[in-house]
Amino acid sequence: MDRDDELLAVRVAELYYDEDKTQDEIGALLGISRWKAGRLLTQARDAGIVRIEIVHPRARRLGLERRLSERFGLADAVIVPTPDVDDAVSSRVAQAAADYLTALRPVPRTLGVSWGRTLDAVADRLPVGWATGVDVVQINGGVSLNRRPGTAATTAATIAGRAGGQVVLLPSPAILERIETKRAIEADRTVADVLAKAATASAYLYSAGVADGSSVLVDSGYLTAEDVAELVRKGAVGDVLGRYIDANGHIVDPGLDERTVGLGLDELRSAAAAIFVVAGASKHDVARAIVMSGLCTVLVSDEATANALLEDA
Amino acid sequence: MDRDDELLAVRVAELYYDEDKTQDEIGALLGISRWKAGRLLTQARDAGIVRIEIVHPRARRLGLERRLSERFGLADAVIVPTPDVDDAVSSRVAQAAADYLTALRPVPRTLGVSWGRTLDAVADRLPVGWATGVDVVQINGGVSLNRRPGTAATTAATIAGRAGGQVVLLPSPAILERIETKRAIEADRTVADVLAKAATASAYLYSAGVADGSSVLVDSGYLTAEDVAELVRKGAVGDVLGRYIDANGHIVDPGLDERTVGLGLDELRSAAAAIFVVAGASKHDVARAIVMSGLCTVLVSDEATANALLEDA
DNA sequence: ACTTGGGTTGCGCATATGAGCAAGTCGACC
DNA sequence: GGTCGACTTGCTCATATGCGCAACCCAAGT
Repeated sequence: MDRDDELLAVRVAELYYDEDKTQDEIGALLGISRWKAGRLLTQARDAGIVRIEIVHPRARRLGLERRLSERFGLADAVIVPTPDVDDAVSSRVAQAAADYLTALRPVPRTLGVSWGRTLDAVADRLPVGWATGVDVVQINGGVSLNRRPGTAATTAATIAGRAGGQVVLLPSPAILERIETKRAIEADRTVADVLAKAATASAYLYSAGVADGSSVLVDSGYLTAEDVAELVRKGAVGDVLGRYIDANGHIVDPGLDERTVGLGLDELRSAAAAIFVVAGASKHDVARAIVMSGLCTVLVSDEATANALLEDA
Repeated sequence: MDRDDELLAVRVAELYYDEDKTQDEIGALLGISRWKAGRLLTQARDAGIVRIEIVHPRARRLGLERRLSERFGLADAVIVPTPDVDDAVSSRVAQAAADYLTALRPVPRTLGVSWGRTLDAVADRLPVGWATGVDVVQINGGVSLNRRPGTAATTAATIAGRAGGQVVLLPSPAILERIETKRAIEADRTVADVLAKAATASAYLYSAGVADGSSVLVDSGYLTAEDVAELVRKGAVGDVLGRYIDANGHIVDPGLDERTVGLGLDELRSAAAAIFVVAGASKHDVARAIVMSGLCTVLVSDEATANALLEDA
């Protein structure tokens, strides 16, 4: 498009979008044919002179979603635009996850959930009656030692409660110190039953943690900052259901993993529906590991994360 | 529009504008009728969920232009959006003025121009051959005492030169100390001829100054800062062709005005085409005085100025 | 001068869209 | 329970728009 046409395209765009003229009228007004007006309009859009933006807290980025789904073979992706105010990202992503769950068909019979700040936010945004008769089962341990005890339980209970379903909690620490203790607790009926139910859930909903000192697993005393530093040295980028993975999605420390209670990563990987919710720049690395290694079938995240995922060849 | 419809409207807008689906397809996709999709789209636009913006240095605000024309009975108005980077305003307005001049029909036989930074910028942006055979005549004095002598002359010469026309300069100070001197110089053939030609110009192009110490008239030594302060005390908001006016567009100091060489305000007011170019917040007051008192038939300015003009009832 | 070929222009035609209307829905009030 | 009225819905029909094609323009090469 040469300079004259560009200017003309601007005029056409103004008349069309700001003044609601028809292309016919514009043609008459600018002394060009109706078809030329139409063509200039297309050029204006293509050249980015006309910028159309959807401004809404629940807006999504369907283009990114499609590219992510294709690239990583996801069943679905939900990407929300990163808002101007930085701290609104996680709340928007949580809202999107809640919306996604609500619209999820078929409605899961049993939903397996993890816990954490992200999941909390999602639970909080689920409307009462978001579904009917969905049972919720925790898929990883950590109830008791959690800093605000009961939060993990509340998350699961809220999700179940608002869908009028039962909640099944996993009464176990996230990580045990000795492998024998872990085997013992897994063998206990109250735990074994929950794990069995978790394994048969029709869908999973979980988030992930970053591998650094600020991890909730450190906070809760399951690991020391030193432990995490060591894991990072071995390549850990973050944890999924308490299990630390490297950039390829592999378990970093099999010994540690053996002492972690809850659904295994292989079970997650073979699930029909695993909804992974993640927000924020700090989690880009874990997110990449999870998405690339097929740990989820559905990704719910923000635009910046999506772009980060798509950037690597 | 209730909450559900709003969300739906967002989805429709995304599919329509981001994904280029037809309303038919969207209806099928979202399980609503094609008409509902169309209606939601209209609602989304009305509610401001869809924001359409024309991003271009030469973009204009036709809505504002129309309102200004109506409100102040202008023959024309050209308003450019205020860009993000603050210092680009004057350059955009100057560009718009140049564009306007270029497109002006009928092409003026003779164009009367003032001088100053704004006019300079306009002249600079006129393309070579912007018109053919347009003579340019200066309509107010001030050539000699100007700080960069010759700038005023250059402005006029550039405008004429690029249109392949003659330039006629006004060889006189802007303001004289004694009324007798002013009468004498006006009587001089070289000046009288120019003033006569100025009075018969088919169009005028001018800007305005702010009434404060930074005025170019102070800079050039025609007035002292003290003089201007006194004028402000009497109600002056700025100057047009070196003549200070108050908020109503009336001459503030008739004695001073008598000593000012150039086209009179009444002549300007009765002109068929008086194009007033003004940019920046500092000039809102003068701009208001000029536009409201009918000193111009065409206004070329920025969005912020336009809004300031329209704000007062 | 003639040809060739890329790019532009105007147009016919199928499709997409918006306005206006009649029928249907639902809640409020009698 | 019945009736009214505001609001929504699906529709018809006129209009606006985009696609593909043929004619055309013009510049570069033969």
